[in-house]
Order: sequence, then structure tokens, then C-alpha cells
Amino acid sequence: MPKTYDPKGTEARWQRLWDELDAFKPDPNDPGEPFSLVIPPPNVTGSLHMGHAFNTALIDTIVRFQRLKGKNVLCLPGTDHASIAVQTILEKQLKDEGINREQLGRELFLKRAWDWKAESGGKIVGQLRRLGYSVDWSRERFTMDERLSKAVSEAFVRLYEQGQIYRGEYLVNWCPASESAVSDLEVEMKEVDGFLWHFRYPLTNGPSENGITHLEVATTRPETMLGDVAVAVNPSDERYQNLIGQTLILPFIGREIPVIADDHVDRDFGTGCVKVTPAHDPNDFSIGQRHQLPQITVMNKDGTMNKLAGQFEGLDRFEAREAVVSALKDLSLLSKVEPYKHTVPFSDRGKVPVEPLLSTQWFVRMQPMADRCLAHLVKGEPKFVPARWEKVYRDWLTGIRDWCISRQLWWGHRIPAWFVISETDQRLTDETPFVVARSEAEARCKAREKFGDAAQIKQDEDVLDTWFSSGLWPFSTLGWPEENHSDFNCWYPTNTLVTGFDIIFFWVARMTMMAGSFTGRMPFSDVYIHGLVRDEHNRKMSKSLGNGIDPLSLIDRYGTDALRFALVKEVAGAGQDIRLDYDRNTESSATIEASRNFANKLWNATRFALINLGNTTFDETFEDLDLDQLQLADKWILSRLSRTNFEISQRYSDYRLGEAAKGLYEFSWNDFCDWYLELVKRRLNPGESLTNHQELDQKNAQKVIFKVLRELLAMLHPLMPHLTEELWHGVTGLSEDNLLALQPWPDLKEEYLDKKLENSFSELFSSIRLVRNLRAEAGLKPSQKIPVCFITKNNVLAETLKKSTDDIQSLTRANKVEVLHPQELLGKPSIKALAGVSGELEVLLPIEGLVDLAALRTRLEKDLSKAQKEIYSLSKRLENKSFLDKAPQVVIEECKVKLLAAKSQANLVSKRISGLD
RNA sequence: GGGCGAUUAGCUCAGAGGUAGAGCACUACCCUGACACGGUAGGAGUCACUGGUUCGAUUCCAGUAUCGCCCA
Repeated sequence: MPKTYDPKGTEARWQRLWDELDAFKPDPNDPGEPFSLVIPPPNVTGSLHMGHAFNTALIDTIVRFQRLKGKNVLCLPGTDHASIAVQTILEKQLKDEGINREQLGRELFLKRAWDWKAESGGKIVGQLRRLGYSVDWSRERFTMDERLSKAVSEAFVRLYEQGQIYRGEYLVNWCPASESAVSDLEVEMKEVDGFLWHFRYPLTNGPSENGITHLEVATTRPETMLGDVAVAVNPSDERYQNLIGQTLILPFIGREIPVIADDHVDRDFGTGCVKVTPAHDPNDFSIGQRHQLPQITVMNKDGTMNKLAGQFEGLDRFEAREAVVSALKDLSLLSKVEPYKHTVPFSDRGKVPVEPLLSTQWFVRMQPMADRCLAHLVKGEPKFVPARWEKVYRDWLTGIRDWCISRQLWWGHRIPAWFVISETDQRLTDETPFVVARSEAEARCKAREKFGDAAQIKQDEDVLDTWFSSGLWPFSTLGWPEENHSDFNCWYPTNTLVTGFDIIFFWVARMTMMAGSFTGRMPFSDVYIHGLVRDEHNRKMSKSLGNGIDPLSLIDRYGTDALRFALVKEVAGAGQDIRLDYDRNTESSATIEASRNFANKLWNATRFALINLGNTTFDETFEDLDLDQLQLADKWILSRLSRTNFEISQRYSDYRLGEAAKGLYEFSWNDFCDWYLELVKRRLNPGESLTNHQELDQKNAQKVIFKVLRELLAMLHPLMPHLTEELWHGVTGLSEDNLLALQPWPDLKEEYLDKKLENSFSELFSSIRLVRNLRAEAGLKPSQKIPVCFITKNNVLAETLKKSTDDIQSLTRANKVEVLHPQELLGKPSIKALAGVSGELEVLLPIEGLVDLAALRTRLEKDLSKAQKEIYSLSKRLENKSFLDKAPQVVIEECKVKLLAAKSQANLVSKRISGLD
């Protein structure tokens, strides 16, 4: 076994073996309580980023733990078709080739899309495998698989038949870049520096009684004035009372538009007059509806002005803005321009401002679905971890707006609606009737039934929002709508969903709504929400910033297990973002390096164990331990082991994964390596020709080491699957097809738990540290062996020390260890000695010369002042009557004990100080 | 404007009603038979600020400040 762990070969080998052995491919008929989890499907076009690595580390930790716990675990992987993202990429490719998608045609376009999906979808799946993901690849799904597509049509048809889906003309968020509608969620509000332009509309009939000739309005989007149909004022605004009902002339267009009164107008904003453009602004849209105003759309779908824009036709919307402003100026109608900060909706994907545009789209009625989710939520379904996210989810479901699900794109699930074009003269208009069906054949039947045998149909060109199919993910992947599917029966609803807070609305809520509608149940019982991985400057990692840290390069450098362990360990405050330290010059991360070092520590602990196994071979009976024959140190580590098992199981189950990682780290490094292995070394190599007792003792030490290691590796396995698999096989010598991943979780042996023993070992360790400290302070060479003498009147402590003199001797490099009661010292002649004090324990190192007395004095004086401070504050507390009256007895007792210890410490220390003179 | 979170050692972060912890970094010593990706010892903090509750607050409550996120 080499001196350092090299993850590369190990990881590849176990990943291959897990695959070959179908290790994570469960059968619904397998024994064990079902446990299932569907992974958040990554975008098929994407490549692995830190967010995936983080999400995967958390999920895989959970499912591997559940598997060890004996559950029948299904962790189902897959990818998402990411409609807009893929289409954007493909169109960019086409543009580079000098063609557009219409020229190519739908069929060829889709062929290219599939080709590209095959290529790039394979990439991310391969990258996920490098994380050691214990998913069932045989059940891998893609949202556009035939079966999943069938589920989508089925869902659409059912919702339509229930009246939950409707089609209509509304103001939608239009993304001129992708020339498609997008949903409210795909719009990001950004604050930008713009201008507020003030301009005037003349009154049609000349000056009013009070001499007003114009009304002044203000806008951040002057180009929309071409679609104005009114100017609104607040009905209680005296300034404009007499103008209500009069008309104004819309410049350029010459349209006569009325002055109307509407309560929603803020009299204090600007002049108190608001231009009304129902076809281009959501607020104006509602005003328009209240006043039955016409809706005049002045823009084309690509963001250029249409013929209703008059002289501005053909200009892009931003060119039109400037042109309108300058033309208004020419007409002397522009009264003021002021710099103005305002929020502008941007399309998430297209990265351009969204245009509110009137268009006919498909919508899902959200409120009934949301209400059903809210009813489940009252019963704690699903349970959010951390709980505070529940409020975020609930608030969003309350007062939700309908969801626009149609996209004017080609890549995606085509809407299963067919227009009966024969009814509108072969042309497709907003009035063309339609049928909704699961297939073209079914649609034809329906159409003929309704419109006669001559009915001709044509399928809607549009596709569905990607999140529509993602919303079905937890059940469409398990066989739904086939409700007798064995996977669905066994594993639905799933147990846990693990995802980032950024998609609670997009995805979590859509899944619960869809699941509520189609399965009557919430799709998962727990939702574990994690934060985002941020860069070294606490910025969100993003493509545009170029600050992403590539998980694969970190894996190459430190190993998958180190990366995973670091990510999980950092997550202790669950739901919090984690900042990953990273040095871009050296491409290194101290955090992950620390985990790599931990992996190496485990590697070497195992290496030590194997070296010291001698000619004994490991077998199952090796672990039969007779407690009565064991030494205190053995019992101590077994107690620590059991306690760790207990705590770690709890933490894994409660999603306190970071705490689990920390607990295992501490147990491994501190308890096992630093103390137990050091304690046991002398027993493993007692020298030549062993006595029977020594031989038994050696054997017992070996057994304990192996037991601890074996169980520790199992407990660590969810966090560091490859390394533990490798070491576990080294320890057990079992064949490769016996996987640690499929072993049962180590039994918790309550009879090993011994709190008293653990406490006395803490005291023992403190005593050893005291000696080491004294030696270091006095400047003794590590190699110099000297006698150690403990003096204490605390009998319990004395007992512990006496039982461990051999251990103390080897751990403090002493050549003799004595434990005395102060009285035993009385008769003896005083010896020149180094002295240290801790509580009721005094340590004497009888040695002369070569000693740094000044350092020792400083140290003792420091101890004294510390003890005095403690005495002061503890006595003050104990003199306080209300403390004595109200504090719990335990705390008071504890206080008294501490005071006694502090007093004794002060006493001994001052005695020692005077002894130095 | 409404809501949520953060503020603890030089850095990154845990923590809990009873006088503060880890990793990294730092200092000193050590290539001691698992490990220098290591060992031993050490230095280091008014737990953001102001009030309140309490015998006792860094921890609970209210407010303030700074930073970040979400929603409108």
C-alpha cells in the first residue's frame, strides 16, 4: 500500500464495478422498505458545474445512507430538454451558417436538436458518473422520451378536459430575442438607469376654461405612446376634474383619445396624468378593461414597430424610442427629460427587456391547484427542511397568477391541440376552433364528430414550457399514467426532494401542483432545500461572470471524495449558501485540500492497521469481542464508536449532513488516530517472545482496530464512497462483488456505551497534555526520557491514572510514571522538579538543569491569574442570593465544584511559584 | 415598499440560556516504524451595535447599522 492515497484509479475502478454489478438497480420486489428520490434533471445542453456537484453530493449521501440502512432504494437520474436554452443555441448555430429555422424547416431543425442532445446530453451524464452517483442508470429518463412525452399529452388533455387549461388573448411577457412568450417566473426584474420623459398631448377642442391647452404625461417607454388610447387621471384630482370626458389628440397618429378617471392613478406621481397603453403595459391593460378601451398593438413579434406605429413603422423598439422623443421635441411637445432609476423586466434566457405583448396563448389555471397544495401543506406535506422555506412556498401559492405554458418554439413537447382549419377557410385565426387530444388520430375523430367528416385539422405549432414536463417528473419517470406500473406502485410518492432554493417556484411548486392534480398526493414527503455554491468573493457562479469553478478539475486534483466531503461538510447550516475558497492562480482550494488530507489520513490509518495485522488474517469471527478481556482504552474507543454511530445516524436521518461529516471527521482523526492508535501501538509491538497475556492483548487490540475501522468506513461511506469501498475491501479481504455500498449499517451496541469511562479518559488525556506541555515549555528534547510523577488527592482521577501508567509512559516519553497522594509526599525529601498544575492535579518532572525557569515561571503566573479570575467570578455568583434561589441545583453544584477546583489550582500554583525561588 | 438570511479568531465557518469551538493560516519543536496531505505544544476573539426578558444573554425578544437574497 503506497504512502499516499491516489484517488484516480480507485475511483474509476469502483465506478466501473458498481456499474458492472448493477449495484444501484433495485427491483420493486426486493425486500426492504422502499425509499425513492428523483434527481433534479440537469439541463441536457449543460455541462457539470459546482451546483450539480453540490446537489449530487447531498443526494448521494442521503441515498447511500438509506441503502446502508436496508431500504429498497431507487435513486432515479435523468435530464431535462431545456426548450429555450437548446433552441437558442441551435439558432445561433444556424445564424452562423447564414440560415434561419424557417428556411431549415421544423423537421430538419428537430433532427439537429436531437443530434445535439445525443452529443451533449451524453456529456453531462458522463460527468455525473464521475461524482460516484449511486443512481440507477438503467432507469435514466429524459423529459422528451416517448413515455414521458405521452405523460405530458395525457396531463395536458386531462387538465384541458377539467377546464384547468384555457386558451385566450392576454398580455404576456414576450421575449423578442427568442420570439416567444415566457412565464412570469422567467422574467427577472433589474434596476436600470433610464429616463423619465415628460411630454404633452394637446386638447382636441382647444384651451379649457382654466386655460389648459395640453395634458402632460410621463413615461419611461415613449415608443408605446403610439398605442395610447386614453389619458387617465385620478377622479378626485381637482386639477383635471373639468377635463374628464374631453379628448386629446395623439401626436403623430392623430387619434382622438379620451381623458378618463381611474382610482388607480397616483395623483402625486409626475403630473398626475397617466398615458394608457393597454396592449403594452400590464397596469394599462387593467385600466383598459375597466373602461372598455381598445387595445392597439404597435409592435411586431420581433420587437420592431408595426404599421399602426405610423411613421415609425419598421424601426426597432429602441430606435423608435429615440425617434419618438426627437420627433416630440421637434413638435415642442417634449417638456422635460429627467434621469430615472426604474426596474425593467428582462427575459431570463434572452437577456433582453421583455415586452408586454397582447397575444393568444395557452394558460393553466393556478389557483385551484395551488389551493390543493395549500391544503396539503397544512398537514405538513411536504415537510420543508429548513422549515423557513415553507413560508416562501406558501406565500407564492397564495395569490398566484395563471401560468402561460405555450412557447413559440420548436424544441419541446408540441401542444396536443389541433385546429379545425376547415372551419376558418384553411386559415389559422384566433377564432379557429380546436380539439385537444392524445394523438392526431384521436384529434381527427373528435374533429369529425364535431365538425363533420370533411373537417381538416392542423396541430398547434407551439410547444409547452419545459417546466410543464418537469412538473410531472416525480411520477412520469415512474411509469405514470400507467398507475399499475410496478415502479409507480413501489416508489411513488418519493421520499425526499433535494434542490436549491432558486427553483422552489419553478419546479418544487409545479411538481406539487401537478402531483396533486394527477395523483392526489404530494410527490415527496420531504423537501431538503440547499443554498448556492458561491465563488471565493461570495458571488454567484455564472457563465456571464466567468467565475465558475470547474468541479472536474477539482476532482482531478483532489479526488471526488474530497470534493464531496468538503461540499457536504460546509453545509452544516443547511439552506445557507456556501462559499468555496479558491485560488485562481494556483487553481487550489484549501477547503477541499483539507478533505483530501482527511482521505489520506484514513488511508494511512488503514495502512497502519494492515501492517499491524501481522500474520493474522481477517475473518468474520475476528470481531467477536469479549468485553471482559479488553483494556480500558479498547472499551473507551468502542464507547466512542457506539456514540458516534448513534449521533451520526441521527444526523444523517435529520438532513444534518454537515454535522454528520464533522462528527465523523472528529471521531476518525481525534479519537481514533490521535488517541486510540497511539495508545495501542505498544500493545501491537510488545517485542520478542510474547507471554500469553501479551499475545491475547495484541490480538484484542487488532480486533478492536479492525472493528472500529470496518464500522467507521461504513459510516463514512455515504460521504466518501470510493475511498471507503477501497479500504473496506482492504480490511475485510472480501471479493470485489461484495460491496460496502450494499452492506447493512453497523449495529449500534448499547452495551459499549460508557459515559463514565469517556469522562475519565478525557481527564487522562488532559493529564497527558499537561505533561507534554510542561516538557515543551521547559524546552526538553522530544527524545529525552524522564520520570513523571502525578500528585492528586482526587481518588477517582488517581485510579484512572494508575490504571493507565503504561499508556502515559508511552505517550509522554516517560521512563517511569508514579501516582501519589499529597500525604505520601510528606515524608520524602524535596526534589528539584518541574511542576505544572491543572485543577486538582499536580505534575512533577524531577529533572535538574537544562530547564528554562523563566518560561516556567511565566506560565505558572499565567495559570495563577487565570485561576484567580475564575475564583473571583465563581464566588461572586455563589454569593448572589437570587442565583442560589433561582438557578437549577445542578448548575449551582457545578459552580461549587468548579470553585473548589479553581481554589485548589491557585493554591498549588502559588506553592510551586514560591518553590522556584 | 413587503419578507427572509447573515454579522463569532487573520481567513472560511460551526455552536449553544451557565465565561466560546473547528479547519486553514501563524509561532516553536519534531523526517518518533501509518501518515510532513504528518505529529506535539502554543498564540490569537468586547461573539456587529443599543435596549429588554432572565439569577445569568454571545445564545431568547425588540430596535439600529452593514452586507446579501427573494417578492412586488
